[in-house]
Parts: sequence; C-alpha cells; structure tokens
Amino acid sequence: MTMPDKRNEIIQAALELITEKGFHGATMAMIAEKSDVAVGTIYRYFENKDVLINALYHELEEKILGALRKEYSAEKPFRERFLLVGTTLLHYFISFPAHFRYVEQYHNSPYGISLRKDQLLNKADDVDIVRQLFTEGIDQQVLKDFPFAVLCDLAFGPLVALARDHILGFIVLDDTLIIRTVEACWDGVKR
Amino acid sequence: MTMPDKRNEIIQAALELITEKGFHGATMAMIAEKSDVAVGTIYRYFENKDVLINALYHELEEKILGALRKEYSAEKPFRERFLLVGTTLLHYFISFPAHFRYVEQYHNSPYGISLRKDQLLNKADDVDIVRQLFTEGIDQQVLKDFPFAVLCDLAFGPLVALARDHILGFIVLDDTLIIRTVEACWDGVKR
DNA sequence: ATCCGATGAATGAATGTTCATTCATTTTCT
DNA sequence: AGAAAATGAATGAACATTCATTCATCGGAT
Repeated sequence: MTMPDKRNEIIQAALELITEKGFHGATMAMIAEKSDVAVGTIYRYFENKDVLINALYHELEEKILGALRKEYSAEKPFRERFLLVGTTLLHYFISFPAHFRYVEQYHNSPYGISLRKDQLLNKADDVDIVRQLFTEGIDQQVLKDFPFAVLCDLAFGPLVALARDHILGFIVLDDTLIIRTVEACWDGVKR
Repeated sequence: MTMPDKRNEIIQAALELITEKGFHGATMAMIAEKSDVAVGTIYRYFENKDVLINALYHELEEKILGALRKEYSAEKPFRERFLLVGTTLLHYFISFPAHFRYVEQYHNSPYGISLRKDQLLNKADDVDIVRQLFTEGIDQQVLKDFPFAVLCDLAFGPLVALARDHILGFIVLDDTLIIRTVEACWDGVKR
C-alpha cells in the first residue's frame, strides 16, 4: 500500500470506530487492527491520538464544505440558493452518517469547544459560501435582521437535529420531507 | 454532612468537571476532591462511573422538564404557549449553562445514543407538555403537518444552537433577541 | 450522666487493568 | 547495500474500582 493510502485507511478506521465508540472508547490498538496496520505505524502518520482526532475533523469539515461549493451556483435566485444549501447539507449527512456523527461528537466535546474558542479570536477569517449568502440576504432585506450566528442557528439548527433523528432511526427522511423541512427553515429566516 | 447532601455534592462536582473536561477527562479522583469526599465514598452512592454519569443526566433532564412545567399554562392561546416553552427553555439554558453543556455532550456521546435507541423501543411512554402541545397544533391545523420529531427539530434545533453560541461567547443574548428568535422559530413551524 | 458495643458511613492506599506511546528489530523499497 | 517504512512487544502512566481500616453515631445498660 502506498503512503497516502495507508493514511486514509487509518483515518477511515478511526472515523468508524470513534463514531461507534466515542473518542476514548476507540483505542489506538482497535484503530490499528481495523486499518490493517501496526500500532506503531499510526504514529508515523500522526504524532499522537489528539492530532489524529483533530486531523480527521478538519478533513471532514473540508469535505462538507466541498460538497456545498460543488452544488452552489451564484446565479440562482436567493431563496433557491438557500434551499440548495440546506438540502445539499442534509443529503450529505444522510449519505455519510459517520461524518455527521463524528463532527457532532467533536463539536460537543472539549476538542470542539477549544477549537471554537480559538476561532473566536482570529474571527471572520472564513470567507465561505454561507456567510456570503446570509450577508447578502440581510443587505437586500430578504432575511430577518439577525446577527449572522443567529441566522445560522435558525437555518441549520433544525437540519442538524433532523439529520440526527434520521440517522438514529427516529424518522425516515425522503426527498419530499427534506425539501419541506428546508422550506420550513426558510420560513423561519425570511423576512 | 447528611446523606442526600453528600450525594448532591458529588453530583455537582461531577457536573462541573465533566462539563469542563469531558466524560473521560474528569476522573473519579478529581470528582472526589472537588466534592470533598474520599474516592471510595462515591461508590457508596453510585455503583460505578457510568451509573453516576447516567444518574446525573436524568436529574438534569428532570430539572429542565420541571422548569417547563412550572411556566406552562394550558389556558393561554396556542402561539403564546409555544413562545413560552421556547423562551423558558432558552432562559433555563442561559441560567444553567453547565446543565446545557452536560446534556448536549451526553446526547452526542455513545451514552446518549444508546439511551435514545432504548427509548425508540418502548416508544411514546412520555406524555409531556411538548408532545401534547404539538399534537394539538397539528390537529387544529395551526402547525405545519410534519411528524412530531420534525416539529421538535424545527422548534428546538435553533434554540439549542443558539444556547450553545451564547454559552461559548459567540453572541450575547438579551431578552429581545431571545424573543425575536423564538418568534422566528414560530414562523418556521406555523402553517 | 457515663460508658459500651454495635452498626454502617467514610476513607484512601493498594490493585489490576487498560491505554497511549516508544523503540529495537524486521521488512520493503530504491 | 542502504534508506525508509512498518512492526508489535515492552513500557510506564493513568484510571476505575476494591477493601481493610478508621471514625462517628446512637441505643441501652449501669
């Protein structure tokens, strides 16, 4: 196996195990076994377990943002762009439930908290799609006049909760329900 | 110190430490020290660490539901009741940030996941305020016709996200912003 | 009122286990 | 051959949990 492949095997094994057993329940030995690698090998690719955990998070974050960028189209009307971001996100979470669960677990753990604390300091360095979209929406008065963070909460809070319920088997999402729910989110943020 | 007091000291220390350091970062030794109790004493009150973690969760859940029940008033008009539930919840989270953070961490950990899985089996045993409210809302066609879980997600998803942002210092919530946000949630669920 | 013994709560050093991490050795490439 | 990568047994630290011992309380006997 070539170098980046092995790294991916490790990342993938870590993702599955941590999703299932939590950060501490997934031991390095388990991750090694699942990725068909010796324990020591992991340390050639990641300085230690924390570094692995954080690297995995950043890879997933990048993939999710990539999925959004891929679908996004600046030409479409505002509402349509909003709905597209919402449905794309939900579809991504449903397609990759482990990604969703990992990211959520991370966000709510001390790892994620300290990450957010850091981001607070060097603020606004992320010039991403969502911020642009919402800023435009406020400027053009199609969105309610809330701080950016609140709009995010209104728009994505329900989607995250919905994805979790779906992944845990509480509800079964189909395309109709997804669209209707994202439209309901729109009702929440639109002026 | 009398018997129930000591139990409370332990619970309180566990709450603070786990909120700050996570389930595994908070050791029994730390919890013992913070609650001014010997390590062994904890085991007189809780069979083991997992039992302590779960007991703490259920106590917090009960307190939160209690806060909702306290404010609730069946006489008021529907929309007002909805807003009351939302604002009460947000106020509670802001007043007791550790409770919020603990419950969120729990929900997104393997502890919470397995709990939810269990609840799925013996379903609908909880006859709580929220279910009643939403069922009534669907029946009387004031709410959008969604499954109960989806309505919960639309209504509470944003509030949970908002509480997190506030507690982490991303935004500062005041009474006006709270009310406006809960009203935006209402726009999301109302027909 | 004082003492006695019994009951069970509280203690924290000791135990055994579980891990992350290391590194001497082996295997695989170039 | 020599370098780089991979291995996994060994290490030592960190933990949850146990349990022999101490301490506090209290009813009843003197």
